[in-house]
Amino acid sequence: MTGTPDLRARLRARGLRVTPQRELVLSAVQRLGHASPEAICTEVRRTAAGVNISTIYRTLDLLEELGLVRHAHLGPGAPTYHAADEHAHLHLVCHVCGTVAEAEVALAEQLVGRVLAVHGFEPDVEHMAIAGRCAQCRER
Amino acid sequence: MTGTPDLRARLRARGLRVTPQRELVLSAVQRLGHASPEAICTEVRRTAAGVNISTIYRTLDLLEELGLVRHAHLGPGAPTYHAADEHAHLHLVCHVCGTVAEAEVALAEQLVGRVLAVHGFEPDVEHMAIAGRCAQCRER
DNA sequence: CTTACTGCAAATATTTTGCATTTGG
DNA sequence: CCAAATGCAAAATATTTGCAGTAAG
Repeated sequence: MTGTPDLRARLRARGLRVTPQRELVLSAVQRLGHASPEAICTEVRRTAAGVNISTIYRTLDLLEELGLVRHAHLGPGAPTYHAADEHAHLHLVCHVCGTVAEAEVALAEQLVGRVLAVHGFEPDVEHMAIAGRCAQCRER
Repeated sequence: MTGTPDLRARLRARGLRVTPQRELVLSAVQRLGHASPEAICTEVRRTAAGVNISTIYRTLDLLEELGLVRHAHLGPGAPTYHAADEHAHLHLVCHVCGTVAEAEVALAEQLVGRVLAVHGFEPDVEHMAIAGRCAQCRER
């Protein structure tokens, strides 16, 4: 019920340090919603100038290990990071126009159940991007 | 009913040229089943030495445009190419051990229908990789 | 012959790594 | 103080592009 999980607590629980960079990266991810490492870096630098891109990458990995952020692959290249406390959602990526829409995970209910039953494989729906053609691009 | 669609015919229909490289790349993709551009390059070179990696990339793009090959993103980095005439399948990628399994597209039936109904978005199941944990990794 | 295609090398883009310096606790 | 974290620059990876020479039709 605490809304945002506590960065400080999780770091201390592991004997890791609370640094301004870590707080800045987490808050940038929360503010941006969905973003690439590059975009997160730009956002962080609006507040603190010198932060290095390699610190962004290391920090995102760490935050993901701590369960505070998650990433999804929406296509080639740029992974997208978002706060872990956001409600889970599917990503619909149009491979014509490139737009990304979100959809309820409930839509994948049967898929998840069947894949688990048939293959013993437990799908991670939050991480899964679905490619296809969006409504607008289908009309043409 | 022709089994493999005809490369030559499709190239000529567009006024493009039939080159040994194009034939080699297509046959390598058909032989390998699933492969990254790098792996395809290696396979092609077993037959013809000097073929350049940039030709592989250019040729794969072309073959995809012609509808002879398809690619799927199974994770970060390497896209995987396969012949377009193979039967469609889903990819199950374990993000613990990295193994890739195939699953019937029928498992995604409801997902496809619902996403189309609710969002007007037409999922491309062949292109969609599903991340998760495989049976073996779940047991631990 | 004409120009599409290829090989090559260099440019991009993205992420990772080694190491010296800084800094949280 | 001291190990952990950062900044920086270089390396590693993956893909793209410009251009001059080659070859398909």
